[in-house]
Amino acid sequence: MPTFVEVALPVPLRQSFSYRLPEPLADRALIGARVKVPFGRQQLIGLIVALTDSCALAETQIKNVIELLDDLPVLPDSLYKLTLWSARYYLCSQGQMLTQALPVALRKGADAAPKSRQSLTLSPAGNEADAAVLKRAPAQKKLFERLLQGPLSLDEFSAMEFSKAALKALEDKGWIARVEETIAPDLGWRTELTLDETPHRLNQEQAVAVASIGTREGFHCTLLEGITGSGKTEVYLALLEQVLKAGKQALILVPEIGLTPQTIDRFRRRFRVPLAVIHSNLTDNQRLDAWRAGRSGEAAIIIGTRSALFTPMAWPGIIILDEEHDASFKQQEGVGYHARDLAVMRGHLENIPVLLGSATPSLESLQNALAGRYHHLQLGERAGAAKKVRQGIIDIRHQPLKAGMSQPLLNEMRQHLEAGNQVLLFLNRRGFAPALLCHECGHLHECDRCDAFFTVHQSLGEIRCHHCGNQYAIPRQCHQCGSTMLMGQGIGTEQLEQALKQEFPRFPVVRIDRDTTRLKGSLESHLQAIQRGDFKILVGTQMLAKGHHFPDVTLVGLLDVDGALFSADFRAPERFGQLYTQVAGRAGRAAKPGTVLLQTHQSDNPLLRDLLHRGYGEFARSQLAERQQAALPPAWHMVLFRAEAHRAEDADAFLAAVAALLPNEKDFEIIGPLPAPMDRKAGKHRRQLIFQARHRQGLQQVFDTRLSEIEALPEAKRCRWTLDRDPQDLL
DNA sequence: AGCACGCCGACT
DNA sequence: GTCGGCGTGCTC
Repeated sequence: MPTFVEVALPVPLRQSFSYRLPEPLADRALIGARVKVPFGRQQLIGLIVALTDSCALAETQIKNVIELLDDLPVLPDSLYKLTLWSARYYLCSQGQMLTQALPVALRKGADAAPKSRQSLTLSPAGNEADAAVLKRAPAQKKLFERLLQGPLSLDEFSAMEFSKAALKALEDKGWIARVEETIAPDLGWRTELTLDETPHRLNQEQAVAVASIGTREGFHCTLLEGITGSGKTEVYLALLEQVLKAGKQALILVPEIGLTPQTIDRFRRRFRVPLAVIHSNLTDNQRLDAWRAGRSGEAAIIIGTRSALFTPMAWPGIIILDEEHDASFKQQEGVGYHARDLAVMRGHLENIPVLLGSATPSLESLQNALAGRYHHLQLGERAGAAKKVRQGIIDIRHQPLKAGMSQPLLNEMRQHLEAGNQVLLFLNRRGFAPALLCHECGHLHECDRCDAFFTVHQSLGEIRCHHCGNQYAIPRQCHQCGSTMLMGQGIGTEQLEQALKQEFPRFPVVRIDRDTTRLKGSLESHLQAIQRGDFKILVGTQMLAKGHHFPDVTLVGLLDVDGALFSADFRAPERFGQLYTQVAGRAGRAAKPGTVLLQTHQSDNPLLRDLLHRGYGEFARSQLAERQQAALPPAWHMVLFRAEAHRAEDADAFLAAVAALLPNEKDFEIIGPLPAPMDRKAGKHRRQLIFQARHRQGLQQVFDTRLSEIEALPEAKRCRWTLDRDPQDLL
């Protein structure tokens, strides 16, 4: 019988902790069960990861397990394995990954078992009791007589008019027994599937897609590349039908802003099955209910954002990730896991198909598809009557600008507004890695040692190359034409809003960004006001690009294309391509034809030409080739170290010590330590170090052996540091 | 990550 | 004289 357990705890320490098992718990303990243990001066809930009968630690150092919370593992084997794998991959502690995978209520110690119901029955004594005794107590008599007919659930008890006092009186007499019964999940959908609407007829391409995914057993991953309006959702629905008919569950992951009532309705309208929706406004208990519904098999469809990935399924059937390129699938705080990558791993472990869908696939998925690791399906036909948009580039070199807007753009806006339509203006808020650009000639200042753009550090008065660390004072004149009109900082949404109000006093302006939508529900009310036509000019950031339909918008203007496209962040062009494609799909979706205008200093830049003339697909493929050439992800594999300290030297010293521990030969590359693009935040200095490897295996091996040495570095104590594998943002 | 201990500035 | 700021160190 085991006497010790190894426990993974929700702390950022990459190790497990040993505890002694008190005698009565020894035969009940098992791997994957939760335990409550003393930890320092607090009590924590962790997961048993091993059972042992010896322990290397001294007797006095080991504490006892306080409580065993489960008699069965909380996670199915596949998810347990997934968290093990991810902890290793994302270089975090197993405890952190495990707790990441559990709903908050379970982390706090709630019961994982299916919901149970308490019922009241008559005790043996109650059965033999004589009701006549109660003739002067009508309330007790009424309850007693009801119980003679059989058990009464507590819900029914409160719903019907029984008296609580009477219940207490009967319990005091010892006539009543309370029984706990687990509510058997209703699995009716597994045997009898009803469709609530007739499926749409699939076109040729859709039918091919459904057939090729649906007929294959076991794990395989498919990238479904389908332009806006090509009917990806119809493919999802047709696949769901097959999966549900086979009595299996589906997990659908959508981006944060994608989980709208309309999306959910789409699934609800088609199938009359229980649906578990996991969104950010749920309480801890509602999340737990959804989790249980998945685990018991009661929920046929589970739909949610990033964290829903960890919802267990009793009969896993398929995982679908919509808008797979969306950045919200990557967790930014704490353990930076990527739900897309973990979804593929989960599919592998559960031996079920995974489907990644997007109009603008990430380069990661595209690479996997082109390399044959994923199946690659394309939907090209535009369903319905959506018209092609008119695209235009406005060259703003030398042009006078009003809050970033050129005269040609203002003229075009006026036309659309006078015609009674709405105008949408996009501004990129990735403000803090601005390139140095000449307004006169459009020259972009590039590092003389690398291919990368300089990043302007206004606060330091410097330009820096984030590839090699090369730095200069911010030049006063353009290196190409000598002009002094150098631009380093974009304009803000507020400034733009003010200028628009002056320029178009008759047309109400609304601004949609982080600041104006911070309040809960304010985004929705703004969007409704836009739909009603209360506003004619819409100013916004990325938020406006996704998922919302504005049938009266006929002109979309992108003001700061250069800032979006030419940034030190290597993903900037990819993101811009995705944003642009989405925006172009936004303009004139209804009967009205749409126009998209781009303002740029780089009107003949090949990237831009590629995107506009050949579309995202070709653009993405040439981007991928460039990443390969430049040895950047997804061709190479990247880990980002971030360190912050009061004194910049402390952060630099740590990163330098890390760099000294890492290999720097042919298949590896170290960049840094460098100041982070937002180099000072809250008085702390932030530094970063990038480590890259040609092979994923090689990178993993380095960390398997070196991570403990890195943690033990004396310099590590002098700063706060974190690790980000496959970083999305180098900022 | 918490949580406590510990040593320096503006308050009753 | 203290209350409290957060730097540092530890957690089986």
